[in-house]
Amino acid sequence: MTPAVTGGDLQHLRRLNALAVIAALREGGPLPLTQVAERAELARATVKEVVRELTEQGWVAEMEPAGGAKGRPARRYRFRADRGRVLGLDIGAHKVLAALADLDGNVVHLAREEVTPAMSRQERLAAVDRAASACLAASGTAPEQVWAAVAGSTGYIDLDGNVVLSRAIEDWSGVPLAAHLGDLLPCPVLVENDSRLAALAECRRGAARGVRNMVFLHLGRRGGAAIVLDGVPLRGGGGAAGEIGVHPLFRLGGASEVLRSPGPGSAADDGAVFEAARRGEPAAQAAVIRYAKVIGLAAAAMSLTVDPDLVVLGGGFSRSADVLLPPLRAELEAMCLRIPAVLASTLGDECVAVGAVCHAVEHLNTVLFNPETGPVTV
Amino acid sequence: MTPAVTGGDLQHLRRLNALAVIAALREGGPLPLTQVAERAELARATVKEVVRELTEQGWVAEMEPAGGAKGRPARRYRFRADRGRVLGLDIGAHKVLAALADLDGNVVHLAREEVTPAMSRQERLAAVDRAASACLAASGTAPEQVWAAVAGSTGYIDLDGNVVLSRAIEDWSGVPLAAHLGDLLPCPVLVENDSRLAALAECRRGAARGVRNMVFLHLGRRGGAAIVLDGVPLRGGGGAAGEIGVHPLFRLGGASEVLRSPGPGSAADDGAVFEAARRGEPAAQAAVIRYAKVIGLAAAAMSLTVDPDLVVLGGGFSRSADVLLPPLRAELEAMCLRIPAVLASTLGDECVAVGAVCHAVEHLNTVLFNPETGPVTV
DNA sequence: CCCATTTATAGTGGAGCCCATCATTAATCT
DNA sequence: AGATTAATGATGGGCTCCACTATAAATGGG
Repeated sequence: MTPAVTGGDLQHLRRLNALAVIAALREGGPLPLTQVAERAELARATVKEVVRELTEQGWVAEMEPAGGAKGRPARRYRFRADRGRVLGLDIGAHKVLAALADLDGNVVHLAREEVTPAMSRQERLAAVDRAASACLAASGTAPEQVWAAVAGSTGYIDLDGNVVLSRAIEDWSGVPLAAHLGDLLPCPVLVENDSRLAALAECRRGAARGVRNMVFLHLGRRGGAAIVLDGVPLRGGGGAAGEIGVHPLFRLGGASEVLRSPGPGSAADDGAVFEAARRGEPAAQAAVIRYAKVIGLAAAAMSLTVDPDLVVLGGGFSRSADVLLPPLRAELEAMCLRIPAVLASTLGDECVAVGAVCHAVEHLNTVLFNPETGPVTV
Repeated sequence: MTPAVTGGDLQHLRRLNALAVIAALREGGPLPLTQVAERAELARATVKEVVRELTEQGWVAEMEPAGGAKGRPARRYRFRADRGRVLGLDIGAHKVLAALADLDGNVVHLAREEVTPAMSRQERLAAVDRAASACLAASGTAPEQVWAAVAGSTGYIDLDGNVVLSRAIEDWSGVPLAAHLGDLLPCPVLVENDSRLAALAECRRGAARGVRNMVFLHLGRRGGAAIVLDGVPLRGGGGAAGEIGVHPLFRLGGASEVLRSPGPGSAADDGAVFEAARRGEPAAQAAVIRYAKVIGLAAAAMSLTVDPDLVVLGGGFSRSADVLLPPLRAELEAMCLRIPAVLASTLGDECVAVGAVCHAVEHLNTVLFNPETGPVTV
């Protein structure tokens, strides 16, 4: 109703101010006391005391003073993002990727394991364990240092972190993924749909940086979609948001078939079709346009539903954005009321793992740096 | 990034506590001091002082003590929702409705004007002015007492409150509605799509009470849709969210045609078709099922996109929910991954006006009762 | 090499706010 | 009428933030 209201103590106020200082340091990088005070809208004396406490607690550290200024050199302070770690996992059909990052989401180590779609769930879970362990071991990180973990995987994943239904991976539906990872790591574990994490990554560090409302399309042999609204990935009431691919009129999953189905010049694999279209072969171009029409219908349905500012193309086919974007733009222009921009992903295949790291960091932000629940300034 | 962080003064803390007290009183109704303190999680002495100030400022008033208790009778305090007014407007094709309410959204007066779809924009705007004026006059309200106004109308309305495109009303596209109303009333004026306001009304006071994520379908001669996520109506980047009706595969607007098009037993008007289906006439039943299939495709597309907990049917056809709901439920069950509940609207044709009132109240809540911008406890 | 200038740091006193506690007041019930 | 119950009113103490002033540590020109 009214926005966030529970009465507060003086200690509560102090906590709020400590969080304001932390936020100022995280956003502004290393800062001298005076500038922290400006950013946090607090008096110097207050900030000084708060910084002293935060230094004691280990959240803030002093840096070497930067020379070159005029007057007395200012002490500079920084947020200690290295105090804890987060783990991001991408559990796919063909690979498992583990990314270890600091509290600001800077990746410090990556580990990769190859898998196959047909693997048993035990084998895949073992690969996950190997990737996670390797990531920790190689960077000399103890499991206790990991404060949050997020895993992304294909399919519909419920709010408790169980894979309800996965078409892309054979023996995967029904896996209690969060529970499995919870046994592996002594920290909160969240599981999310991989497209949603990829979308988040695009919003934070990719093509959609600074965009508040976007739709993400994962295009490849398998299709997927996700939505970000007001900068927050949309889960929906049960975690199934973005699963428009199962709609009988759209079937993102099977859409790529139109690329190779008919016509005399149909190629063996999809990349070749895009390549041929790029060279100007009419049959291939027609196939790409057919494909764009199919995808466009689904993209338009989602765009008309949530009215995004931007549609981002990810997945394997985004490498062929040069031939795919123009016809897709044309479709959206023909169908949308307010036409979103359309761009290709700028992140590589670490996209989902990076999104997982971002999600973990943001989850920690809401838990750790929260006046109610947070441990800051006990 | 980190949630809501700007450092605070002691006065800031006092403001926060004043807002906590107001929130406690608004949620809990008239309350004795002790209970206010409990709800606001503050000490009695603090609450006492805050209440004294708020009473001075006119936000809170003392009530007659309620007899019947055991010990010394407690003074009871209440939030003065009568201190200001909000105006909700429903500007439709066939009627204009004005609803005046207090700060808690309790409607104190309604005024109605009949209009026609073919009217010129000047005539319609004149009817709006008459309805608003009548509402104020009949309740003895000066325009300065109205603190916020929200108008709902059909079509795509941009973020500045201009009607960009309206199909249901002839001479309506391009009307700068917010600007017109801004001249009429000396307060903030917001304009929203009518389906969105109806959806909000259902969430607050109708079939979707307590539901966080829902999709609203306006079914009638014209179709419309809206989405509420986490209790907040979804606008999208440009205010066009929910306009799935213009998608070439769905065309909610023309969907009602399948009710009367073919078959020997097709009736003259839609209500008769539902009536006939209710009686068991096969042709009419077939027509209703055809209609449910058309609507179901659009509802499924939206549901798969945002994964709501509930789909609410509103609009004229919701009166025939008894025959329409079962086939629609069947469609959604066949297509959705996580199947939402489907219910009919429980609000009458004041739905949009009530939604407008709700929206105005909630807008005021974020402006007035806001530690940053609010005038409370200067 | 010294001194003015610039900029940041340290310390003090004041004011505002919240809270715990205790004595007091005003009803009902026996 | 007295016991019981429950809310009120007032006092003093402890935190927290802030404005202000004096001090410290660099740079750069004469």
